[in-house]
Amino acid sequence: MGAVRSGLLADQPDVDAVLALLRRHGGRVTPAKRLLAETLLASQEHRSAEQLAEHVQARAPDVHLTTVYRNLEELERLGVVERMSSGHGPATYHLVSSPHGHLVCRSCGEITEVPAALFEGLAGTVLRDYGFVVTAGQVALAGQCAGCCHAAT
Amino acid sequence: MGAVRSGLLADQPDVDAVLALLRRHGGRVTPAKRLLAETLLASQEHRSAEQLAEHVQARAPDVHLTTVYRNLEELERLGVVERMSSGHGPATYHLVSSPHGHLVCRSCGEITEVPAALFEGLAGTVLRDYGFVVTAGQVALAGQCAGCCHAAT
DNA sequence: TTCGATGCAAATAGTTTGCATTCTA
DNA sequence: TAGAATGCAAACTATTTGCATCGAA
Repeated sequence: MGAVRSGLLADQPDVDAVLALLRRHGGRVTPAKRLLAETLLASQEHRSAEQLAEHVQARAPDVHLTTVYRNLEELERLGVVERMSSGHGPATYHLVSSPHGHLVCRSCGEITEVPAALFEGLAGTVLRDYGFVVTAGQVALAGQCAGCCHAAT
Repeated sequence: MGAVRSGLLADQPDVDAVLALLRRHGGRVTPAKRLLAETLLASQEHRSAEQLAEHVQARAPDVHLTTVYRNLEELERLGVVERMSSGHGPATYHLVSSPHGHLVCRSCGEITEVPAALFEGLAGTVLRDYGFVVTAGQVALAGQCAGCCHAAT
């Protein structure tokens, strides 16, 4: 343990915690940011910037996609969200809560989260042999999920 | 062992092997494809489509970037090359030779290859617990490399 | 009342597609 | 000589940037 670096927030962060963190770093709290934080918390899934924008716009139609990008970038800098670029299509963003890695199915695109504990050992080896510090949530194993494996048979 | 799926070519493929594979799958062998294969073999590194195109164009100036993209896509379908999208900037392509994973440094962008043996255990666990087949060469661990870790101190 | 945040438009990067032409098998 | 591969132009998607305005502290 300890070879995986984790996020800055508690395992179950709330909107206020995110906004407080924002303020603490010199940022200002705006409706757009509050709604984005709420959206991220509400759907603990991997969403593209556009999906998040749509969700936010359901409540505040004048929040622009650009603003969502800018705020996601800020939240990423603060370690609150993580960005995953799945190769094709838009990148996805998700809250950093409990440390986990990702199984990305190359057939159906589904992203499955797996607990960080699974790759603690690997991270330790990599740290020892390469001096490389693995960031939790940034572990991506691509391949084929159970469903697609069966379908291919 | 066996939990990691590997490529279709021998560990040290040559241009002819790649072109033969191409032909075997109904493709035609053209100068552009031959040069691309040579370029991929010559530099066993992670190169963007544009870098590869430049290299090819040094010998055949009229090979268009579009063609390189199309041929890379074909080679990817055949399992000869793998595409890695590093998040920001262009995706990189590289030959599938010996199975390996990637350490991607989020600070300097450097990509280090690590032998697949390192994550055989993890792949086995993931297969057993999630029915997920990990593809060799598609394992990406993001974090910070030794150099950047020291620099940050 | 200051400086960060926003909306909007436009630029940009990377990649893909349509189509007429060229060349491999 | 049929159909795949190419060159070129243009479209397209995801994301970023410039700038005037607005609003939180």
